[in-house]
Amino acid sequence: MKLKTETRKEEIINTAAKLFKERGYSAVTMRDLASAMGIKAASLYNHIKSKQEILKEIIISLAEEFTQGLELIQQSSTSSVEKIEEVVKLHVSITSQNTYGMASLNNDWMHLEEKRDYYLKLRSNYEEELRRIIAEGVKNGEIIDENIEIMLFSILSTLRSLYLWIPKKDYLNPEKLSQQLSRVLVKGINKKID
Amino acid sequence: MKLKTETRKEEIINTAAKLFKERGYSAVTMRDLASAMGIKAASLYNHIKSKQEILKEIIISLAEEFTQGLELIQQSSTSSVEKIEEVVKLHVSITSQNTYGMASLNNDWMHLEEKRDYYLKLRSNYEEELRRIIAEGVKNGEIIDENIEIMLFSILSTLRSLYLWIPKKDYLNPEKLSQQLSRVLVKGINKKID
DNA sequence: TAAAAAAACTAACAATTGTTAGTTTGATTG
DNA sequence: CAATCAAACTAACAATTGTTAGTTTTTTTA
Repeated sequence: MKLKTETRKEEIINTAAKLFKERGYSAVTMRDLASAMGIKAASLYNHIKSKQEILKEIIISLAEEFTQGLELIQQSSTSSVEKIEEVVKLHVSITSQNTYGMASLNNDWMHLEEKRDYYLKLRSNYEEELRRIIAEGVKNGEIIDENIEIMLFSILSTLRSLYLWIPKKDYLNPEKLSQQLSRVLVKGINKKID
Repeated sequence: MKLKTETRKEEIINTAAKLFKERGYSAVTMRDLASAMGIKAASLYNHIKSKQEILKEIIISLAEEFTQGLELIQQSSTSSVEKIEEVVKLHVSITSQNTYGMASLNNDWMHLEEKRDYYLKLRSNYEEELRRIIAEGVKNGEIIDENIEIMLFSILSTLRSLYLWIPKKDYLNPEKLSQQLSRVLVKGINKKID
């Protein structure tokens, strides 16, 4: 029976994500959202149970996608640098498919109610895993013996901001973008003179 | 006569910036702000003329500080890599002094009304100047011949996220943080084997 | 200490918010 | 064609929003 490309609920969520990216969760009213879909606000409630539920759907599904993706990387990849390159790919891939949702993930998570703590848990676990990968790379000599927190911060900040840049540079496909970004993050930008 | 450490208006703006960082501009009500200052909402209007004015003060002053700072760097510094290191210092310095305001600069600028276009102008000028610095470094062989947009994006994303990390790592003073961050951004993280 | 200025207050407003109840329309199914 | 069900609608609600007017309290000045 169910063989649609997109349910009405998913349409609402996707439209909401777009508006949330532009204005943020709090500044988008149910009337704004309804109007963007060409219907009245009350009609939304035939498909979703609250504004909060929309935010939860957007954020939690993405957060779980990242968690899952990182688990796979942990299992399969060999060297630390390779793992980091896979993490870059993961971010580019997920972000390319849902730039709007990524804005909410980054900026609207504090408006989560019941699921806020769960989100924060996933997030800190993710950071911790990535920290471990970097630390291991330092220990086995693949990665320079620089402040780990700063390396983690630099990489993660860049990856978390991808949602802002990918829409502007869509002439680069995800493959190429991942490769180039990995090079810049890993090797830096300066020409070695030695 | 006027020799106070902080006027009442500045207190309001600083308290607002703190709340805006936690919840975002739209989710902070004038009653929240008043309550955080131990007064009633109406009393705020003896010092400021609107909620919008508070946001404007926070964002525009910071944006102009960055613009001014970059102009100075353009005039004095010599090599491209040195200029980039100065830009890192600039971000670390401004962000260290006002992490709350930096959150609004990054996340609440879209709620500016009259000053929105002015802000966007400053911002795109800033990006363009930084792009020019990188491009020059590539031309004169200081910087690798990699995609300029990606290098710009990577550096700027990291610098713009500083407001999220500095409060958590205040055991690092701005000097040391700038140095270490410059190294990571410029040289990357991997150990060169050649 | 009296006057002036600054900064708080109470009370209220018009507009907007998320959401519910009950009803009508349109498409799908038996 | 009749019945069912999904999805839209109108109307309304109680709460909350930024802001104003007018008044009282507190602090500074002369």
